Amino acid sequence: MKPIDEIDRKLLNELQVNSRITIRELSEKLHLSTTPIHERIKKLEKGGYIKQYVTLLDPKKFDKKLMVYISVSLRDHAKEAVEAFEQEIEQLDEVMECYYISGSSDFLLKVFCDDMDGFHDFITNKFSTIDNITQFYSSFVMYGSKVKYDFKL
Amino acid sequence: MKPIDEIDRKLLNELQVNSRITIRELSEKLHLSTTPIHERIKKLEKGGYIKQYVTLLDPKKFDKKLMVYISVSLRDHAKEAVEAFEQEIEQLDEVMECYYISGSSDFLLKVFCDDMDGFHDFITNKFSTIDNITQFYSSFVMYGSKVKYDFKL
DNA sequence: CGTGAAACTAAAATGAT
DNA sequence: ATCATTTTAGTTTCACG
Repeated sequence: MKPIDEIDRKLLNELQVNSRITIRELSEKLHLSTTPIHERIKKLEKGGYIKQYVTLLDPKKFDKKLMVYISVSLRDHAKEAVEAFEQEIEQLDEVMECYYISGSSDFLLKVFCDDMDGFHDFITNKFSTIDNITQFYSSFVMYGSKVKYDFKL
Repeated sequence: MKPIDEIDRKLLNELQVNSRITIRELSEKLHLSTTPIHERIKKLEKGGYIKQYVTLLDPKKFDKKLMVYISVSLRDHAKEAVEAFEQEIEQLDEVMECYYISGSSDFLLKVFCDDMDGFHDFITNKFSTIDNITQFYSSFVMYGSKVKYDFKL
C-alpha cells in the first residue's frame, strides 16, 4: 500500500492519543475540511495502518492491583508443542500479552491479577497445569515509570 | 467513588474493544436510551475508571519491525538515582513501557526499533550512555501470540 | 486531492416521570 | 436514575474546482 504523507502522520498522532476526537476537531487542527480527514481515516483503517480503537481503563479501579511478567521455559520446542502452549495461554483471561522471545527463556507473559492471593490461584490452578512448562520466573511490577501506546510518527 | 454496576461493566466491555462506538449503538446494545449511556460514560471518565481513548497502529506498517524487552540492573538503588534513570528513559521515544520490578533485575523495558541496525544505534548512542546501568539483557520478540488491552469485567 | 454545501446521523441539554 | 424531545454538533455523500 502507498506510503503515508505528512497529513496522515499528523492525523495519526492525534488519533493515537485520543481516539474519540471528532473529525471536525481534526479538520480544524490540520486546517482541512472534514471530507479529506474522513477519507484518510477510512483509507488508513482499510490499509491496516490503524488496528483498533481501544479504551484504556485503570486496572487498579477494577481490583487488578498486581501486574506480573512471567518468563517461561518450555521442554518441547516442536511447532505443535509450542502452538499447544499458545492455545492454552489464549484461554487465560489474566494473560494480557504473550510473546515468543529469544534468549534464556521461551515466552514472556504479561499477567494481571487482583492481588497475591489471586496470583497464587492463577499459578496453581491455571498456569502450572499447562504441560510442557519446565520452569518459569515471575517478576512483580512495583510501578510503571513510563507507559505509552503511541509511536512518534 | 461508588462501585460499578452491571450496566457500567457492559458499557466498558464494549468501549474497551471499540472506543469509537457511538452512544446510540451502545444504547441499542444495552437497551437503554442515549441519556444514561452518555451520563455513565462521563461519570466513568471523571471517576478515573476510563484513563484514555487510544488508537492502536500496526507498528510494522511504520517500520517498527523489532520489539525488544530489556532487563536492566542498576548499580545505585537510592531514590534519586532510580528517579534519574527513569527521567533518562522518559526521553527515549523507542521505550514504550518501563517498569520497576522485583527479582534479579531492576527494570523491564519494552522497546520498539525499526530493525537490528536501529536497535544497535539505540543501544550504543542512547541507552548505554545512561549512567548507573551495570548490566542489561535483551530478549527479542519473534512474535506475539496474544496481545490484548481489555480486561474481562 | 481538495472544497463547500446538503442530507443524514448522532450528541448534549432540557424538562418530565 | 431513566425516558422523550429538542437543539446543537458531527458525519457522510456528492457535485464541482
